[in-house]
Amino acid sequence: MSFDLDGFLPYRLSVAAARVSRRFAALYEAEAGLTIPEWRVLAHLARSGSVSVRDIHERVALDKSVVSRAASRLEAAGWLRKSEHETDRRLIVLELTPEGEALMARLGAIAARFQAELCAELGPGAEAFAAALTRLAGEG
Amino acid sequence: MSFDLDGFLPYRLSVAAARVSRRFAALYEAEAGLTIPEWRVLAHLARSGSVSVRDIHERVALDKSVVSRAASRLEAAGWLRKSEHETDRRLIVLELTPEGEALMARLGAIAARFQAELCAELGPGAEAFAAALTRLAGEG
DNA sequence: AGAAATTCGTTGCACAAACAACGACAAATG
DNA sequence: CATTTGTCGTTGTTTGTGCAACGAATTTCT
Repeated sequence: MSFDLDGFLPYRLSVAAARVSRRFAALYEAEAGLTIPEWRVLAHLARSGSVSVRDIHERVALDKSVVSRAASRLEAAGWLRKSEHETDRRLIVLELTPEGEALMARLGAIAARFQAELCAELGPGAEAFAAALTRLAGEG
Repeated sequence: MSFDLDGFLPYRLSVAAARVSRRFAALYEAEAGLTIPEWRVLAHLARSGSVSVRDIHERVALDKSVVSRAASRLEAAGWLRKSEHETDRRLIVLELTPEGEALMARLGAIAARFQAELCAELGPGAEAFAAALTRLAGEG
């Protein structure tokens, strides 16, 4: 019997991730015209307060250049502010503007609703599923 | 409490999928210099025999243009053959050459080994995990 | 303190992907 | 049977991503 792509885990994972991301991306695209990297940067900022590009790059699995460009667009749109670090002038500190915080309040609610839907589709195994994801993503 | 990106399912799913895909892609890149779309096309062909571009496009979650270009590269590399459909001359029939089949035999073994590793990392919940993925990917 | 190595963010470039448009063909409609 | 409508695969174009290189700034090492 030859190889079965449909049963192959990396393939399924890719397809599932793409579908889910697309579905959710449509929501924040409609709400604020955001791209995926922009959404991730905002979301991380909402939680972490002021933070450098490097921080985001590491924590959020995006290339430095992607974070940099996303941050510039978000600044132009008025959702975040760049400023210099007090003691280390290489670093750039990113933080949400009040408009950005308001936006993230709305998007956070949308995200929570979306996740609830997702968990409903997943049924009772949702926590186990999430744990498995962490295991897969954990080892760099 | 503000939004927690790390606990957000679509995000985790994306990151996990990217990590796993990357890891596996390194294997078939080393073995045969394949890209992800090329690998998917070959893998689908290995299972389905002769099949049209459209078929692959639908079943394998790749854009038509991506399938088309991947097929051309694979043909140039000698791993598949294009031919006309008997009765409908719009369709193009793709099928593996003997070299392509030999390649897929090797890659199939590599994939099986990889999946075994993955399941080991996932632990006992692996089947439930796979089922959840199917549920997520299932609804177009 | 001075030199070398390292880190941070940005930018340039090569490459792959998404989307639309097209020509060739087939099916449906009148 | 002619015309319209739809499908299939390819190709062109725009956009986004990944990687390397760079200037500015800091840390390390002697």
